[in-house]
Amino acid sequence: MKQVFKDSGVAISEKKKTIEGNAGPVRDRLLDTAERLFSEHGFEGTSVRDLASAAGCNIASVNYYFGGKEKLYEEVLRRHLIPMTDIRIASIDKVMAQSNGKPELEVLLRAFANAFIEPLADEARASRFMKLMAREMIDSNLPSDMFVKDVIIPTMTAMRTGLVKACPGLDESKVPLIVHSVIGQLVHAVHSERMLEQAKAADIPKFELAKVIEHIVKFSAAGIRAYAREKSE
Amino acid sequence: MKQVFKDSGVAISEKKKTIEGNAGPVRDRLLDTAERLFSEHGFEGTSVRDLASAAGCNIASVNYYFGGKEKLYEEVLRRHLIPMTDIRIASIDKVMAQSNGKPELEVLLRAFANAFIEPLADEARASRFMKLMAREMIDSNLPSDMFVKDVIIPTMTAMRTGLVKACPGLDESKVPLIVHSVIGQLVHAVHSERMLEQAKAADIPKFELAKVIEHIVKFSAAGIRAYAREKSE
DNA sequence: GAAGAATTCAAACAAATGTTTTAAGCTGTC
DNA sequence: GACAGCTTAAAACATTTGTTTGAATTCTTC
Repeated sequence: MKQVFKDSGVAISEKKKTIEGNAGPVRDRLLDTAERLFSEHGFEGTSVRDLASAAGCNIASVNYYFGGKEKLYEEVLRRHLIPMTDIRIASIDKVMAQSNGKPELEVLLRAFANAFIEPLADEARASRFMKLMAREMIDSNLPSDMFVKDVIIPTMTAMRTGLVKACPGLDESKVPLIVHSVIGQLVHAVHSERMLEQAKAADIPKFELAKVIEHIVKFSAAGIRAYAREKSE
Repeated sequence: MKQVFKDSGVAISEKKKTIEGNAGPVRDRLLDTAERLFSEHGFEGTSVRDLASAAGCNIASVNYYFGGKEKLYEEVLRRHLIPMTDIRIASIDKVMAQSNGKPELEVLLRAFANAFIEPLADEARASRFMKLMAREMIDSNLPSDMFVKDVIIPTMTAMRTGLVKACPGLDESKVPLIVHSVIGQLVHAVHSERMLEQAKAADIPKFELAKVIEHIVKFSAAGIRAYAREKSE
């Protein structure tokens, strides 16, 4: 028999007052705490007891609400992954619509770069969830290929079709490589910022995110045009 | 009193015949096994018992030879990290020397790209160690900042000085950003190859490493020249 | 306010963790 | 062959792990 676990039910009842500090119902507190601890110490590095005590609830709550540590982890990712991907794709679609399907290359790149990083912009939650994503890229604690299927592929395809329309003179076989280059720069930007901040590396300058994005736009646009020129000659 | 643990001693005694299969002395077998298991399941995901049974030795050996699981992990990384970094830097220096300190941009980039990926070229060991490095970037199990100090910074500085000489008309304040872009592409190339292979993603084409490198060289060279042009105007 | 459901709690579970201990085995030297 | 030193071995160590249990408590509903 399949057991069903409780959702927060906040939309239905809404009777629980949010007690400041440990706000909200236990289920939500657990989700927030899990997002923080999982991203800080990884899945295996976070114990159910850590979670419970940080969320200010009993150990059994994890199993009561989610049916286990693993299911909780899935829930944490599911809560953000899909919305995040949707934002990125929507942002591309918007640019496409505003430019009658033929946007200027820089505009498209800028929109994508912003959409890629923006969901991670609000400092606190940002680096936490990015850490989680980075972990997930390395060894998935997720069932099957949810991460690749629901995040990577949709994002890449949206960017791919966008690029083809922005640069009609582009060899389509090269587009996937180009998308990889852009995404690689973006991922690395977020990564290295995090990595270099924890080790206070005096030798390596710190960048403002806005300047990094403008650089990536300019750098990538030039790289792409190199291909477009070549084709049109 | 500080305890000293045994090294392999293979250079001194060389008396133990390598028993095929589990070849070499226990200490070396443990190092190899640890490299594999740590990269596959992470530090916390690998138990001392896993290590011992995979290496075909007793549980106590880990403590006997290395003084603990943590020390073994350090040793595994130390064994490859520094040599790897040296190869990369040497490769850049070589190009600089061969071109009297003013290499063609594409040549420099190609040398760097190859040196970056080549140590990871021999399939088996490659992805294993790259996985380890990726893990290390996310949460360091290493003491202090060994990774950033011994790997990241030296590599970046070498590339930085190389770039400045290859492109005299380059705004030096932009060089760090450019280096980030190149490294970001390279890291992502290795990453995504691994990630997408485990999830058999039919939608995303697989690339030959050689072609990826040539793409990154071309793409980046164009991006860099965009800056160089701007300055010289 | 009482019945019944939903939630919280402390305690206990078996299994797995890294490390230590103590004894046995091995190797080379005299 | 006996001694010494290094290496391996099995067992036990104390913790910690995720999960389950069953009773206590709180909340909801009538």
